[in-house]
Amino acid sequence: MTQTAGKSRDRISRRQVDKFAERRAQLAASALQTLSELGYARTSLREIAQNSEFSHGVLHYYFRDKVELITYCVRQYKAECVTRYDQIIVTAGSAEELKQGFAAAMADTLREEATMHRLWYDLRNQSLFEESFREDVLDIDQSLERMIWRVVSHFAELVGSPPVLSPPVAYALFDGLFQQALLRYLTGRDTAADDLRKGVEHLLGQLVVDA
Amino acid sequence: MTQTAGKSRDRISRRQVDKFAERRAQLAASALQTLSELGYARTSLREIAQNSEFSHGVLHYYFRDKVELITYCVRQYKAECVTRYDQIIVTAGSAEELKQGFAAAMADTLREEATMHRLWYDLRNQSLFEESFREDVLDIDQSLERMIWRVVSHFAELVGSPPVLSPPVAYALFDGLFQQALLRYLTGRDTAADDLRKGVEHLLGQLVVDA
DNA sequence: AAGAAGTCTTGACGACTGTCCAGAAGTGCC
DNA sequence: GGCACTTCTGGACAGTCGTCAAGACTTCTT
Repeated sequence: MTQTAGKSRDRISRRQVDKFAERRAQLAASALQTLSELGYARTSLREIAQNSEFSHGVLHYYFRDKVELITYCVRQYKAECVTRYDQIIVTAGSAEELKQGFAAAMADTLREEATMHRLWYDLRNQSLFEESFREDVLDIDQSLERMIWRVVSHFAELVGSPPVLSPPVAYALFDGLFQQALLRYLTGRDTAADDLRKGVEHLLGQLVVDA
Repeated sequence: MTQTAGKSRDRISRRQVDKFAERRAQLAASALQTLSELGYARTSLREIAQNSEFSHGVLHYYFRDKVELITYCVRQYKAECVTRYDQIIVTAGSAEELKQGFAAAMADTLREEATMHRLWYDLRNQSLFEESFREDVLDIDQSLERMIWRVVSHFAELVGSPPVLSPPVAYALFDGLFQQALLRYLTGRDTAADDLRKGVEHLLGQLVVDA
């Protein structure tokens, strides 16, 4: 009796928690959509609510304040972002295949997720001014660094020579390449994605000795 | 008579124009100061005025609106920014000297102008959302790209081998390196500047064949 | 059926924003 | 000194912002 009651309560409670979490995720998705369109500086809670199917008051039912909402958004962004390239690493059989696959994946990301990535750079920069998101941003940045390093080190393995630089430097180089490509892509240069692909291929080849 | 009157008017007019321009520059300096401290998103005209010795109303006497003020700031930032490394290029006698001088200069810039550069990245990112500053931002970016290329190509000359990549890619790599170092520097890692120096030295060495 | 709990809307609040303007203060000329 | 012009101040404006709370609506429990 107590068990079933307990189970019942737990099930309900969990269901409610799940629904609560689901709605949080749903609202965060609307927020990410709005942020990626307007940028951090011009995004208001009312604008976010208008991009969802709810009114602006509901945001404070699911999030304590704006900082918690955006922090939640940043974390949600990370979840889908970091694992993107891991598929390529495991499926690549040769160094050449990995190189071309990775370069093509970055170019595709540029083409399909440009606005999300300009948001990422926007938020990363915000963290240099406000301390609120800093921890989460640094966490994502490290994840990206590790992801890049998995590519580089696996490529080095396939080639049979060690990488010639450290994980932070490798990440910085690819990130610089991507960011510059993003700038060009969003300002209308239609060769940006393909230039990025070539640049990434070239760079990866240079990162191991005798490649 | 007409001449002297004309001259007089011109002199006065020019003096007034100069004073007008001087005050614009002065206010822009206050604005840059404020922007570099708070970031674009949180900087208001009243805050800028409070960081100057004037009241907030005067900003609209010297600038049509906020966009014109910030555009002017961006251009003023550029003026002192772009020529920074050219001195090193001309004075460097050997490849090794250029490499070390350039790397040390970048590390010094990181240490001494960190907040200004986080503003630069902030504004560059803003230009991906708003079209207002885009033209000026792209102009600065190209200037920086040319500056980097002067270093790289001169280094290649001193070494005696051609560079192995294009100006945009070279700029993207050094920019990525600097931005990552900035992130680390502003989040308290005290090895950031020296790591940047080493990274730049290493990268520059790799950019020419047989270096 | 009725109440309890969860969910959502609506309107209000104080604070802050960019912009504008009337007038004070300063400056140089006759 | 008085006058024209530039420069600057401080307040007012309409709008937007984040936040909050009162109440309506929905969903579940008993």
